[in-house]
Amino acid sequence: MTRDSSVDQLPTLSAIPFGAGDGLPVKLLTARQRQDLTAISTRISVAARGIVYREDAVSNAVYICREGAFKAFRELPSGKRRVTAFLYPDDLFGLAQNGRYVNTVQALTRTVCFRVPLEPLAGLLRSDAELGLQFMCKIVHELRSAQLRMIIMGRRSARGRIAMFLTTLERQLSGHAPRTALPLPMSRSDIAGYLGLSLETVSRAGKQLVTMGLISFPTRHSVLVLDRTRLEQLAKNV
Amino acid sequence: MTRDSSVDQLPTLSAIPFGAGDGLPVKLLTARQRQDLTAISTRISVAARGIVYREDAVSNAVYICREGAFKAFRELPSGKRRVTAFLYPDDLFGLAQNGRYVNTVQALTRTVCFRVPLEPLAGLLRSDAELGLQFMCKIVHELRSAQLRMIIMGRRSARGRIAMFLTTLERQLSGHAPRTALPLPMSRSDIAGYLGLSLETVSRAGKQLVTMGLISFPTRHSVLVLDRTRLEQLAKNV
DNA sequence: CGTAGTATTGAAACGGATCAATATCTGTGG
DNA sequence: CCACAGATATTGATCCGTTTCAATACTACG
Repeated sequence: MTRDSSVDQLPTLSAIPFGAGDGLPVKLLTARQRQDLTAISTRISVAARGIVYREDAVSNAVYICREGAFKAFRELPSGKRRVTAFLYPDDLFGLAQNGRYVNTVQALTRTVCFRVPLEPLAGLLRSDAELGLQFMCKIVHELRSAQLRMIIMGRRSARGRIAMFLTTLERQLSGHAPRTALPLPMSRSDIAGYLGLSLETVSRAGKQLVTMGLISFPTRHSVLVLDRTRLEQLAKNV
Repeated sequence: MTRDSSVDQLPTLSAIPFGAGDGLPVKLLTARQRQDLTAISTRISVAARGIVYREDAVSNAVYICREGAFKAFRELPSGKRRVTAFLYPDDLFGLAQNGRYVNTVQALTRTVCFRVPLEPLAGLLRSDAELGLQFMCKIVHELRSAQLRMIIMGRRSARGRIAMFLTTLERQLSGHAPRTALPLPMSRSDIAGYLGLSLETVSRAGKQLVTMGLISFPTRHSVLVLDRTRLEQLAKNV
């Protein structure tokens, strides 16, 4: 993990529909707010498999993903790993509980993120209520993702869970070209941990979707959606 | 659902460890803030089974639970109901997406809650950044609950899920006397919807815990924890 | 006191977990 | 650029627990 001294890139917390229509009428980040955020943050590059922070470590900062993808996971007493979230550009992570991080965050690819120390952030949020609303909307967004996850994990069939996972993924990677393969930076094992399935079941269910002609795996780390209609039908059919 | 004109009770958003140690150093609500909140909110009484708002309805306000318990649920295409959350005093609910509520909230008992209209709330949050931080911490708290839920639902065994549900419940009802029965205002079916199990499995797993001597059901709507140690052991053993 | 919703109990079958063996990929160094 | 080693993924067979369908018991409310 290396810290770039050149803070040439501004956080783009606003790229996602940030507060747009969540009830509270909030606008996007202003140039001034981005500048303020930048002033207190550090740009960090992380190599693939690099750890950003570990579970239970004392929390000093929150992070905003800029490039690449991360996974957030928790180690369970049984030794199993439950993947809490996959993090993509513009995602906020590192919200702590009782001053400590609740999960470990690891880079899946070469990544870039912004590190925003808590002390100055709190000051900034206190002086700029509008920015506070922005953050709040972002966190509400996180909350939505978590609730969607619960719906996914409540499903019986592995096929259905994978279908939901893929459609969700497609929506999250808003910047990808249509009819091209989606990057799948995580391992099958990570997907299993995310969906609450065993690795073998993920593999089998994936193959089923391929056999059904809904998707294909150009490589193990990319998916191509062949029949979006039927895939979404399968996903919605909870 | 009736609106009381007498606004004699103040919202106690702060009763829960609100912002205490979440990294950002935030204090409890001041008298002034509670007063401001009260000024814009309405106290509402809801009879058991009364609906506070429905899924997809246009959102005008957020709510703070004061007395009693609610369930929040979503109707799935298959007709099944997934229970998103059980809401207890001091819980915040009604956060919308794209200006509409994402689930239906129904009272499980006779309840009292505060209705906080969005427009004035946004104004208040804009003028009082500190209050904004309070809300933010509250929402982060919600996020934690959602993440715990995901852990619960990831478990294989029904017994384990029920054990976690009960221990969580006990923690949420911070005001209950020890060694007394916990109120269980929701139906077995609601619990099933919450845990992603079938109603029958909830019933069977409950009976197993009774047979094991960990709990007992004085009535169908209350639980008594007999062996907290073993119950928590079962709960933690993920 | 009856009735409708709610809960329990039983029997059978489906689906995913697990254990185990093999195949494929990835990245490293020659 | 290729070969090799370790990690990752696929595939197969069996087991176990939950779901489902079905029948009965309970309880709360009018």
